[in-house]
Amino acid sequence: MPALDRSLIAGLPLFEGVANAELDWLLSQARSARYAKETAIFEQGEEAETFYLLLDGHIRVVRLTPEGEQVIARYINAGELFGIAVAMGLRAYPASAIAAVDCVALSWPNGIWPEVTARVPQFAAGTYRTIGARLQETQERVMEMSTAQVEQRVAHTLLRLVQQSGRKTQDGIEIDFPITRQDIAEMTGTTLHTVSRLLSAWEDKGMVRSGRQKVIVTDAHSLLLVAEHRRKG
Amino acid sequence: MPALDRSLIAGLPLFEGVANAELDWLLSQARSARYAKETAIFEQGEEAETFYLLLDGHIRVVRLTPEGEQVIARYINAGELFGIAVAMGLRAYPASAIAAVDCVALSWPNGIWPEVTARVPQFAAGTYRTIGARLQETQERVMEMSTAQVEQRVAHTLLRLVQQSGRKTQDGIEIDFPITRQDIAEMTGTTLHTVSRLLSAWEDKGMVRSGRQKVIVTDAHSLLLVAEHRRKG
DNA sequence: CGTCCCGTTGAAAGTGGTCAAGAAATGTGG
DNA sequence: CCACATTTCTTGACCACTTTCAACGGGACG
Repeated sequence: MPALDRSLIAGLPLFEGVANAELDWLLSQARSARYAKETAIFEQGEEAETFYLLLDGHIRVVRLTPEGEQVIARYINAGELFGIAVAMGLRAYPASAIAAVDCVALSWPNGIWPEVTARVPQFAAGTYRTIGARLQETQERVMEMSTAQVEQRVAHTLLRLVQQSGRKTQDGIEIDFPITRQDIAEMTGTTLHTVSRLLSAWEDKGMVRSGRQKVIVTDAHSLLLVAEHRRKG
Repeated sequence: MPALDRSLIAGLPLFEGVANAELDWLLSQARSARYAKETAIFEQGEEAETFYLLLDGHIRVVRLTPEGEQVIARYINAGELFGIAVAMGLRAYPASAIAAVDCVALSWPNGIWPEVTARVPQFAAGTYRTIGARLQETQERVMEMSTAQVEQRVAHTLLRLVQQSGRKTQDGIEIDFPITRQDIAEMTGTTLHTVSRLLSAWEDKGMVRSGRQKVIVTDAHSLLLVAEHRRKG
């Protein structure tokens, strides 16, 4: 395997302020791998031995309830860390990571984490910032589920998805990976039926265009009104 | 102000493996203060300048939505950290901390955090574990709100409260701080009316005893059946 | 070209919220 | 110490929002 090139990760916010020598050291310890669409990179409950950085693709982080129902915790985009159980002091992965499309990721053995924190403290700090940011996001989700109706939650979720993982098209902004009504339901705590009805209604009003595993937001402004306000749509 | 005694914090899981010299150093940098019941220790949005360790009492961590609705993020018990924005790379507190009863807490200026991580890495690691644990708890709450009915959520929440902050009484286990129906509603994403109805129903069945700002779980086993199963209560 | 997966839509049912009113407990000031 | 104000809690009635149930349509893929 040829050495990994520094350009893969330099430039990422996570590595801001990290000297080339440390970047090279990190890369020398990393393994690069490809994961086919819809395959699991790791599974919930599995002993955590590795942490990952997504270089390309999109990953769905999924948790299973004791009753067997799925909830999508988040989507991971290129440039983001995932599987960082080691930084949270966890022995096992608390969720499964599924490639939403073909993906490429770097991985490091958890065993080098102490050395990483010592040698590349900026990277460690970035990791902790990532965890902090995810805690904030998750708290916001709790607040939203506590106080907002389904319609607002779905609207908000779509807006976040296009903002974080959107791709400009001629019609509007498209979510950059295949996503089903069921997926959106598992992100918002509702059913695929309700999501389908909402998307149909919004499509009639020209706010979205959607199809099989595809959503394009064509009028983000109106959608934001639905997300924030009560009724307007 | 007399020096703080090591016995205040030795023994806490957070300080496991920390040598006496470092404990003393931490204490030498700490300030101790008392907070009267129902006063704010810090407010959401305020610039974070300090992190805290609760020595005695109970703290309610509250977030306000843009629309002005309150959600209780968690309760902090004696021995736990709070206000640790600095460890998450946040400039402002993401929530308010309100003393649920008279409280005593240590506090440190955020400025010494880099030195803390260097001098007392076990403590830093414990802090990151705390953040990781809170992320896990919050994720579980999202899952519960996505998949469970109000009745199960309230039952589960009560069980967690008595487990984490319970005090044995002759009748059962009592939540160790004043808590209203409204508080429980803000923890579970429902209304005080629904909580009141549930508590009344459970009281009729002998599973709880409750009164003004007071809840005692008298039959945790039955309550667990309600929390897990569908219908049984 | 058949099967599977994904999406759509109607109708019925039900959970939990909203509205309304009042009761009980606690605190306060005279 | 008592009257009054405030906060907390209770309960009934109604109904809106979502889910559940059911059935079908259509595109993708082997």
